[in-house]
Amino acid sequence: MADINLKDDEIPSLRRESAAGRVVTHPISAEENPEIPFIELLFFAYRDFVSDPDEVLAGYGFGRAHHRVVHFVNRHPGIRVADLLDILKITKQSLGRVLKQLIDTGFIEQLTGAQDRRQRLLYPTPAGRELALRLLHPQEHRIGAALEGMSPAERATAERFLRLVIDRGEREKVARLIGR
Amino acid sequence: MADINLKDDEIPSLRRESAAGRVVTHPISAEENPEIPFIELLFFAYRDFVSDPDEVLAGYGFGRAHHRVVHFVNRHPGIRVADLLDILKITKQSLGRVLKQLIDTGFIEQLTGAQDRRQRLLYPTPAGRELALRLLHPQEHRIGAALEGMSPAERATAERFLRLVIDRGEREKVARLIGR
DNA sequence: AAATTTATGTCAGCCATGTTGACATATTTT
DNA sequence: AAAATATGTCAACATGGCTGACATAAATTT
Repeated sequence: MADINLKDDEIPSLRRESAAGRVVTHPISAEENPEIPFIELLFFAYRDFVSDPDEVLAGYGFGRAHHRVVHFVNRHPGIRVADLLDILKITKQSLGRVLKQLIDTGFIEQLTGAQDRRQRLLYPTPAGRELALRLLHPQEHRIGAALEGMSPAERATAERFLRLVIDRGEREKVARLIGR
Repeated sequence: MADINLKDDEIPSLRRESAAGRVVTHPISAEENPEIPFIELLFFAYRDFVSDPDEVLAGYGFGRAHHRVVHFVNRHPGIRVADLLDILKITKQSLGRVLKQLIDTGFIEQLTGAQDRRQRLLYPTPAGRELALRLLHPQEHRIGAALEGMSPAERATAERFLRLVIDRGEREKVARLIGR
């Protein structure tokens, strides 16, 4: 990819464009906005991070929405639908669609709650567990490689940064979900 | 939210479900997979991080795809369409749709390249710059608050972690884009 | 000069996944 | 008995990905 930043003599003349209005030629700069590198790195890191499981998913005919559901059901077997909704921050209908597919294809099962029989507790089947692990592996590898050269203190710092990016009101809930 | 982790006596009896096959009741554990906390924190951090500009976008009738385009055009005025595609990793058609809307509504303009007249260089209009800044502010605030209690060395560590999550083959390109 | 490559745009259609609103059922709580 | 809760479902719609095919203008190569 060629350098995006234009030299002065490369800036196209505005007069050449009959219909051109005024345009802004100076960039929003990362020097003046020290948060920008973090904002953009978060974008690029997530872009690549979530693309890892795509091949595996395609093999099953599933998408990223299925991945998220399979992951959290495997991390918390017996999770309630309501809790899954609260984690994913999507609507019941959106979840219902992918959940139904995962149940119909035998990756997740619903068991009626023993205490509260209104609840449909979600469990992975052995196939669901296997799928979850296959989706997890490439991401573990990516994160593991990133952590490789970092000391325990540095890892803790990276973890702390990510926690602080999460909504304040969600942090405790996330901490409980993650288990620390 | 109630604790998701069930006690043993809360696990519903499988015998109660006539059609129930075997299910897996033990979780994929973060103790055995030290990368999992990072994987999940990245999910939650990004989930909240990208929701910041939603209100602003709704006021303009735009979505998150418009945000990404407006952001990078403002960060790199005069960027070529091909470079934008390479950043966003989407297809020409997907970009074309939102780009056309942003041009039609006067937030972005295209100027013919002076050297290579095949190119359509993208510039923000003053309105486009204003929109970019309005979208940027809440994210700057979120990241700024996260960085607040971190030393320069810790900030560098968080930044390094994010860089290492990015595809190896993309890191240099991203470094150039970010300007360091 | 002609042929090829490149940068971009566009049409048509499809798919995944998000949304709202309304309503139904079973179960628990009051 | 009534109200609240957990879940499911139907219908419709919006956003934003995708593929494949084709068109145009301009630059590059032969």
